Order: sequence, then structure tokens, then C-alpha cells
Amino acid sequence: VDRTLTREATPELAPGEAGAVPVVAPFRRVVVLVDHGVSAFEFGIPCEVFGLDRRDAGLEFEFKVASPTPGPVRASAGFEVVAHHGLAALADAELVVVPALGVDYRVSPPLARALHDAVGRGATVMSLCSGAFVLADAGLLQGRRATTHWKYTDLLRARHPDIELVPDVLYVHDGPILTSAGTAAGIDGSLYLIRAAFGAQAAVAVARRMVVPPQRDGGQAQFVATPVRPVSADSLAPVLDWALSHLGDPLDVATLARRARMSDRTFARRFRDETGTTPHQWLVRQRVAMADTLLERGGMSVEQVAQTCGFGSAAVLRQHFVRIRGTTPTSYRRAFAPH
DNA sequence: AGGATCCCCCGCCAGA
DNA sequence: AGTCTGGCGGGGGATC
Repeated sequence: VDRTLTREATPELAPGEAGAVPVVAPFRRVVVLVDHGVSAFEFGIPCEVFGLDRRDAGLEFEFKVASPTPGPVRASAGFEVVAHHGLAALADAELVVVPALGVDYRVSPPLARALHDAVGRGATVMSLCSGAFVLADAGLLQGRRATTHWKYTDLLRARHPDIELVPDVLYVHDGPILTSAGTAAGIDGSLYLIRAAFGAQAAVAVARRMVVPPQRDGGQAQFVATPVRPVSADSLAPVLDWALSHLGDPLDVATLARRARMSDRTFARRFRDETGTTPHQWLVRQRVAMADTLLERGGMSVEQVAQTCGFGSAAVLRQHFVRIRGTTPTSYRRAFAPH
């Protein structure tokens, strides 16, 4: 994994949009595109995130399943999904989700036009896994940064050399387009969208309902050495839990390593293997996530938020916040503060 | 904004 | 042979 590329190629906000918050305009009308061969799991992700009653998270969506060939379409797992809408449903969609339809899916001219029109109207388009090929064939990814499942990156690069392909990340957001990698990364990308459009509290609420970790960052590696954590991996879980409940205290990596009963070196190594990031980076991300919630809640100065989250000063918080969120704490608060 | 200092963290390697 | 550990060094990022 080229870490340099991974890190800087996936800011969580689109380049050029720093300071322009919210990054994604709040949306309501969501359309999921299906056709023959659609992946059942990835079809299920937008259904779960946007198709359920999310009013307990303060969200309301109008959810539609559309297809260029309305009616029953055959999912990859053998059963059928019935699309009640045709491409006309894309005409007023604010978010269009394209799950995996296979790398050889043929994008019809009407579909390409509908996708282009959606983007032209200001809609957001999100792909999962090989759904990136649909966007690419429709010409939506030209000159843009994008990603897909690791096993398809070579193929996508070969077919579309004009795409700035970012391998080995969970998702990439570039302007109106969000592309995500295989299967579960679609959940991370969806939660990212919720956060970018509706704030951290909404994203946390949805994540809690889904019983998934709040949100992994887009820049995280697709490869984690132990995706299914063996018994020995329990060694990290307690220390991470402990760290989360002590974010306000000054924590250094050596302290965490000692709590995990490992040497510094082994701790660093295991940490990267199991989480895909480094201890210090992880700490900073968690602290920024905590700052999100406090900033949204209001009632604390930025300096107080910084202290509460364990940043030495407002200046330090500000520096990390700008780097990771692409905007300043104050403007983030202005964008998401309840009125 | 710049500079001094601190501390990550990752390649390397020897030892278990 | 192969795997895992943990000490060391230093470059560079983070902090003040």
C-alpha cells in the first residue's frame, strides 16, 4: 500500500470545497438503481441506510428503487427484485445510488443521460464496488478521483485511463461523485454521506441503529491483515475502548502500549494490522469525531471543545480539523448548529 | 509564522 | 525453513 498516496489522495472533503460547508447539500429523494445481476448485499446497503424509517435519527427520505428495465430484475444471488420505477425516477432524485451491477454491465444511452442530468441538477451520485464501472461508462468519472473494489482496480484503470484511480481506500469523494470499494465499504461511504449532509449526530444515530462502528475514514486501507479478528485480537479491543473513554486526557502511544501489555514496537505493528491506521492517527481521528458532536451540540467555546477532546489548544484542534474535515471548527458549527 | 523540541512510527535486524 | 517479538535509529510530523 502506498501510504503517501492513500493519505493525501483521500481528504474527506472534495478539493476546492474547503470551507464550503455543508459539503453535501441535505437530500431527501433517494433512488437506488438496479438491473439484472445486481449484487444483493450492496443493494441492501442503501436500503438499510436510506430505505428504513430514520426519523429517530432526525432524517426522512423518499426512497425508490428504479431500473432501466422496470419490473423484476434478477439479483446475483438468484432471487428477483422488483423495481417499481423506471429511469424517470432519476429526474428529481437528489441522491442516486449505483450498487454493483458487474463489470460488464452495458450502460444504455438513456441511463447515461439520466445520470448526467442528475449530476447536472446538483444531485449526488454514489457507487458501490463495481458500480464505479457504470459511472465510468456513463462518463461521470473523467478526470475525477475514484475508487472501486481492489480486484477491479486494474481493469478499471485499463478501460478508463482518464480516471484518477485511488486504490486501497474505502471510499473517495470528488465533487458530486462518491465511489466506494467492496461490500462493507459501502456502509462507510453511506455513513460518510449522512455525516457530510446532516452532521455527525445523525450519522452516529444511524450507525448505532445498524450496530456498526460510527464511521471508518475513507482513507483507511481496504486491506486489513485480520478482517475476522482471531482470539488474540481481543488484546486491542479493551485498550481502544479505554482510550475512547479517556480521549480528554493526554494520551501517548507508550501509555496505550503498556495498557495493551505490549512493547511499543509490537503495539504499533498490531495496531496497523488490525485497524489499518497508526495509534496516533487513530487518536486524532477519534478526537475530531468527538469534537464534531460537541461543536454541533453548542454551548461550548472552541477552546473548551478542544480541551474536552484532549487537544492541547484550540489551535491544535483547528489544525487537525481543517486537515481532516476540510473546514474550520467554527464554520462546521455554523453549518450544523441547530436553529 | 517560524523554529526548537518532542514523539511517532516504520525499516531493519537480532533473537526467541 | 518460517513466524513473531521488541530494541534501535532517524526522518519527519506534531506540539508548543
